[in-house]
Amino acid sequence: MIPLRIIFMGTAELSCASLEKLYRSAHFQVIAVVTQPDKPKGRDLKLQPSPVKILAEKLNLPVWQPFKAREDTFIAQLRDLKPDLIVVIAYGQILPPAILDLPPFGCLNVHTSLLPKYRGAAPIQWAIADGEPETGVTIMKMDAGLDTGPILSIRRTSILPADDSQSLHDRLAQLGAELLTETIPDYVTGKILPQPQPVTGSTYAAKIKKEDGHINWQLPAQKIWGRLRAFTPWPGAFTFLPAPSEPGRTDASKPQLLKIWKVEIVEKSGQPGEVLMADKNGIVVGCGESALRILELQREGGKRLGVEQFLAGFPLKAGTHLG
RNA sequence: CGCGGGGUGGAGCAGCCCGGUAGCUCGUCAGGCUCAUAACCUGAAGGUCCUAGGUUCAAAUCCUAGCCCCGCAA
Repeated sequence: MIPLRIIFMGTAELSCASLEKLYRSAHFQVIAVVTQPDKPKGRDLKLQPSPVKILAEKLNLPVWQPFKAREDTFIAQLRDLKPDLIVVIAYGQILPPAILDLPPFGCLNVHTSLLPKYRGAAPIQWAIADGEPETGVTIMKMDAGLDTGPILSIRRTSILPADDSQSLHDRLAQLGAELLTETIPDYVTGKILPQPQPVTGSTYAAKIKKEDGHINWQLPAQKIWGRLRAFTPWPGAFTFLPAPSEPGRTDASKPQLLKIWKVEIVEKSGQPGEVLMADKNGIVVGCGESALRILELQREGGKRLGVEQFLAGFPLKAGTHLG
């Protein structure tokens, strides 16, 4: 069969596995890659190409970076390429109907949840935060709504206790790439027909805000544990140390940010936010129900440390209240 | 010049504001105690205090420049 002419649209790390897989398959010909313009990033606000752009250049694929995908000139350029299909993964812009209807086979999207659950921007994180036993990837044909298009295929994976957003993200990126390359041929030959999403059971996974990472110690340890894994590595779960009120220190010291990287649930109880124990085995903090033992944490301006090392340089005592 | 924190024996930090003996917790090594130990006690080794200038009788500390690291800006 003639290789399918595909335009790939994506920006994030998540997109890369699929792009590479499509590129390597003889069934497909990636004729162009569309990604977001380089954005200022990092400490010095340097312009940084998206992960997809870096990969595309390595593979010698033509890269386009329109400011707005909905501009007519850009859409005209797409049309000139005569794509059979457009694949969209974590591109970062809403596509107008003019693009969705442009290729004969439409636009396919890889979404990292079991649709119709967790439509939206942060499905991986919220699935973990909510304590879901499993999640997965869905390949769907895009329509005008946000993640509302008819479904082509779904693949599931369990959410393990050891998972955080990073590890699950990596796994889903891989799963998505496999499922995508398996699904496309069946779709274009008509073996798979798009099935409308169930009308019930849809939920929306909103973007994560920085503030979502602020730990609420009133919650049960189980809940905090879930959110913590969901918000690792971004934005990171954090709490605050009370402002040091040492005599002799006159500067208006403010509460210090404390990032929490790794915890385990422990069957203890105490006042929410209170440090119950602090030794080399961990820092145990009371929660709304049960307690959490902090194993890895990071002080403002410091680096990520195991408890033992952390306590060597910063004597956190039992009785301290975190907030 | 986007904002902020930092560079001090092997690890993590204090000391800097107000210049004058290199400090803390841990690790390492030796010895002791103990049936025994990751516990406890005693002792020891280990440092260009990021670099280069400057001020000073004297600089980890004050000044200037540079290098490197980290947190935030989705």
